[in-house]
Amino acid sequence: MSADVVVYSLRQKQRQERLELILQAAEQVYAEKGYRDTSMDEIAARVGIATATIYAHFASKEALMVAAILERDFQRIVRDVNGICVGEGNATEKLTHIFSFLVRSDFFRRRVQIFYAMGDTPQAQHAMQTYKSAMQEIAHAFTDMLAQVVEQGKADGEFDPAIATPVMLKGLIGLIRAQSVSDQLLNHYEVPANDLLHVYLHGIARHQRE
Amino acid sequence: MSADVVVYSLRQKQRQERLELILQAAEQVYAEKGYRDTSMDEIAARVGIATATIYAHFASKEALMVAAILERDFQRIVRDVNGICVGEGNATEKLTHIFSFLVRSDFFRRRVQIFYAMGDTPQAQHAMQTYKSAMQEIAHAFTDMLAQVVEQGKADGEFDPAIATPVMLKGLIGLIRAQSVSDQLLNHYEVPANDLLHVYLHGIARHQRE
Amino acid sequence: MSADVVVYSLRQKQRQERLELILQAAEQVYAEKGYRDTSMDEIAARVGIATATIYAHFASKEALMVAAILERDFQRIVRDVNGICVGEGNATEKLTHIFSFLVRSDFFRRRVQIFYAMGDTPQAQHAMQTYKSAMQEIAHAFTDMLAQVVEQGKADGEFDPAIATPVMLKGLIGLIRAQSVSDQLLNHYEVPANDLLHVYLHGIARHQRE
Amino acid sequence: MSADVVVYSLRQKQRQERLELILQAAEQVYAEKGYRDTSMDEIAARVGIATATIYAHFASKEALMVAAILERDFQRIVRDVNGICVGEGNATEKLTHIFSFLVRSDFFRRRVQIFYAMGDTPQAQHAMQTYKSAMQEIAHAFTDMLAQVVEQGKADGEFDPAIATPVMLKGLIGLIRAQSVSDQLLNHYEVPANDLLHVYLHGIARHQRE
DNA sequence: GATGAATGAGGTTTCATTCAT
DNA sequence: CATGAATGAAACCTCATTCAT
Repeated sequence: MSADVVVYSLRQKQRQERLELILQAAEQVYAEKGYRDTSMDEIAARVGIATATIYAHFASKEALMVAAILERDFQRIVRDVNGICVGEGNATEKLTHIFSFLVRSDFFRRRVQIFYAMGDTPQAQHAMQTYKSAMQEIAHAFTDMLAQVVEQGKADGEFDPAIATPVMLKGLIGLIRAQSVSDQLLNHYEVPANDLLHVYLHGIARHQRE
Repeated sequence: MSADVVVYSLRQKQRQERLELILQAAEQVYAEKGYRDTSMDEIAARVGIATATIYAHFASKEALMVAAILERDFQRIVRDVNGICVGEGNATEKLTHIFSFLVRSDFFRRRVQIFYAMGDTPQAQHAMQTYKSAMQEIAHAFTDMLAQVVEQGKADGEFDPAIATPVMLKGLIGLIRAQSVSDQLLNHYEVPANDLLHVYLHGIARHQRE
Repeated sequence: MSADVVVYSLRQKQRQERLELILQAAEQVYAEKGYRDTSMDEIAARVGIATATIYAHFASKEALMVAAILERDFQRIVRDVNGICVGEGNATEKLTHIFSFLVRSDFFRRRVQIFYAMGDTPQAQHAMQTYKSAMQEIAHAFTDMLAQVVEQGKADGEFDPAIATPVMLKGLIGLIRAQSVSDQLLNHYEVPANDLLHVYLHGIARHQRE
Repeated sequence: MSADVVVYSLRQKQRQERLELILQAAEQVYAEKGYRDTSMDEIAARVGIATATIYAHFASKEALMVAAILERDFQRIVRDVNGICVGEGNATEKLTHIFSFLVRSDFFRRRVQIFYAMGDTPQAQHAMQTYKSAMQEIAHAFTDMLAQVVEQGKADGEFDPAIATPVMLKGLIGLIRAQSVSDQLLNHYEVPANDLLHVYLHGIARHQRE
């Protein structure tokens, strides 16, 4: 019956809203206190629900954190990076935009942080596995987007076609990360993001004659 | 009196030995179980001492882990990298050696891992601060070693003198890290270390005529 | 719905009962072993619940002890003293009753004991603060009850109106305490409670002509 | 040999000095942190000796605290009160002096505090027992001093001879304590020491004609 | 489906005390 | 005799998770 459908939709909607609240609270607490000091109780308290209720939505703390931090981050970033990719400009310009956007977004720092913060508990492993499966598609989309820019650059004669695309991507991501997550001791000195990017761009540029 | 000296030495020696045992055990357990599941009790049990004894040597779990993982790693790496730096070869060859050595050594992955695993607890922050103070000297030594190679390369005309040395170092370390610590999802595809290095070397190479 | 009410009441009731059990066990263990050797584990064991469960009811050991010893004692005493106050007899007779009742009840000894046993830890201070806020009302009631008796005595010409009521109360309580909590060394000799009381009563009695 | 004697005396002297340092440190730490948070390690650290060394002087923490707080306090107080007793003035004046001196000295508050802070551990009991034996003599001296003043007062017609001396002493001490150690909740209002004393003095005063 | 309540498992840390040197 | 080092015992507390209602 249509009545049933409406009720169902309503419930669905409420469920979605509550879920969203939980995710937001989790993200918030995590941002404030870090992974270890983020407790399910506090998240529940902020939402104003019982802790047990969270378990109706997420199988474990790890699963929640993965959903709240990794997945949401990822979706936002993919959307934004895609915006840059489909925009105007040559490959170099696009990579430049992407580079500075990702550095600013703190995307990679958060990923690294949560990966290691979760440690090696079986549950964390399981949450990761689930996450990876769920995100694989979007990860591919992300990688492909970048790959297309790179290949566009190769086709346009901007980048050296002799360098494999994965190598270029890894280099790009590596430098973004270098700029995002510092090694308190070895990487502490500040370096202009542009300078670092230039090294990269020059490294992948088409060789004049060689 | 010589008797005193002997006694003193004996104690010193025993203390050192026990300390070494603790460090080894800590490293071992950490390697097996990760930070969170490394418990003081287990470390003590492996050494065959009382848990409280560890606290006679280290103020906290954090302090122990920092000493066991970060400091020792650091000292080893500095020693070995220094060996490469003072050895034969031009700058490019040295960087190549260093690159592959550091990737293999897993040095940076362990650093990142422990930094984030320790989280943001006040105690961890304190342990970090202490660590940083203690390691600052050796960190400078490390950075200087690399800087000299880079500058040697500039002087010999291998590298572009227009690129600031810190930029080169950050790029180098960034790529080593990219190769060492993978983002389960975005960096998962394997790339030959050499290819990545070549992008870097080309990026910092002296420009023929430009 | 009435079903809800029943469920709610049931839970409420069970919660109250369990809470009561915890309080009783805490009081018991405390009476047997003193503050320091009263452990949360033992209390839980006596109730037959998990230690963590206690923490669902009380924020800390201090809070539990305050609730178990100070609050309950206080409520009982106020109830009983009130019974005396509203009963028959002139002020002198009432104070006599109250005096001997409070000495017998051990009320003040327990208070002193727990105040000092808890020491000066920040947590203890906090528990105290909380306790004081919660008990302020009942403390006022208690003081007021005594004050009324004293003032009745003044009005009836039994006590010297020139002596301020707080002074009389402090003297009364001081002597009750003197009789309740002995200084192992200086107060060890036994003295009939009545004799002590007489000194007090005479001290506050209306001066014939002076 | 006299040389031996000298050496012995020297050692004795050093031992005494060290002991004194330990006592002072114990008193200090106790004053700052209270009983529970006074650790043997901290006392030793302040003196600049090894913790184990304290055990050459005191059998246990309790024994040390008793010696450092109770005994020393007691000796000082007896000396000073004796000074008042052998001085000039009639019994009332002397008691007035003693009253205000003891209130100011905090003597009784400290006693109560440490008695209860030590709790009921067997070691504490043992320390107490030892303490009591050692202090019995001086305690008698103290009591006797006060008793003499009281009896002087009776003889001089100031105090009522019908009231037994122990009763008077207990009343006196009780009121001093009432003024010294407050019950955070019931005794919190301030009362002039003199007023309280007057109640007492009036209470024990010789009855004109009654 | 949400909740209140309970829990088990552990975890770090503290400290008085002892013993060989 | 003083000491450095070690220790055992315990204590409090946290937290993710489960289950009856």
